Amino acid sequence: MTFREAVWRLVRRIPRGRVATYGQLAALLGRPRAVRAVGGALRRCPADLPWHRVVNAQGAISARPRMSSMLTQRIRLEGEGVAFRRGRVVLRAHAWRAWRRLP
DNA sequence: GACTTGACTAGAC
DNA sequence: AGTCTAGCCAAGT
Repeated sequence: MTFREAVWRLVRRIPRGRVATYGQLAALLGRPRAVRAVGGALRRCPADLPWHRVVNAQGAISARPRMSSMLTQRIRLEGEGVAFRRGRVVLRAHAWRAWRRLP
């Protein structure tokens, strides 16, 4: 199991209407400093992954090569009821509280 | 094995 | 609040 695959597995568990940050995923995987690697894992991820539920530590959608992808992410999140405020997800309301669910 | 490359982050101004 | 920087790390070459 590569790190990348572990990231994908974890991303699949993020519930609808909630978001996780790159740093949070890295921490949950036991590699709190591998944040950039998490980004790398999402850069090439399966299409069926709920990749749109991952945002950066500020709640913003991280920059990427194609602007359309960023727009898609926002549309999908709003479609799940995730609220934005000044261009950012309201983390206080939608952060995935994984620590309450993991063993 | 030595670089390089990012969908990152926290800290310093 | 915006901008910069150094540190970090899995993967690909």
